[in-house]
Amino acid sequence: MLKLPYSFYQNSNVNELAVQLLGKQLFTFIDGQLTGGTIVETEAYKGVEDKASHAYGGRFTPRTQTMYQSGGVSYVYLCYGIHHLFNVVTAPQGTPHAVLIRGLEPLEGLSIMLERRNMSMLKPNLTAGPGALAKALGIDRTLNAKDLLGDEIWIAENGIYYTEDQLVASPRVGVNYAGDHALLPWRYYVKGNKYVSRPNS
DNA sequence: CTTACGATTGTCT
DNA sequence: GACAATCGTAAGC
Repeated sequence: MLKLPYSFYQNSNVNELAVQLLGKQLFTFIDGQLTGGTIVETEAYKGVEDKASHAYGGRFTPRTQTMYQSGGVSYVYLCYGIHHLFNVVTAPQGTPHAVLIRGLEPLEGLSIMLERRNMSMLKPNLTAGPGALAKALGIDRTLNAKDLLGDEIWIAENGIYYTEDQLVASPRVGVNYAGDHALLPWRYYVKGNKYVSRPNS
């Protein structure tokens, strides 16, 4: 297992990087428990020029300052007062680009993840959706701004590469407030994978 | 200090 | 398909 190097995260083309993260493996080691899986769904958030980004227009606050760090750290925040969402900070320091991880195919620590989600048997919604996968991996705000080459949370390469015809680009989810930017096809996922989140239906 | 709201999910009908 | 849960964050006074 090989952790992705810092150079991987320095790419300032956040859309390209969101695609490259598909097929990589995200792991956490929390409370002595190893859990993780393969990333199958991402969304790109393009810093100051993206109306859907927390850093739109250069907004710099105690929360968003993490996004301005040099690529290769985590950005975790609370949504709706309930759900923790996990992002990968990318691009060189000062450029607040980030990639939201929205779907994960479980690999390690299945029983731990089931327990954290209060589920008794494996169903796709164990880790389909950003809030769901964060809970399954035990991610909360104490993991904000962590080094992604550390020993609490990291992303590894495992030789999985998807070809373009296996991938789909579509509009992002839950960002209607972003006006015209809500239509940008910056959500990427693996075609046909069961662990890609479905719009509420 | 006060207030409005969200990069969502689970439960109920 | 509809809606409640629930609180940190950011902006306004």
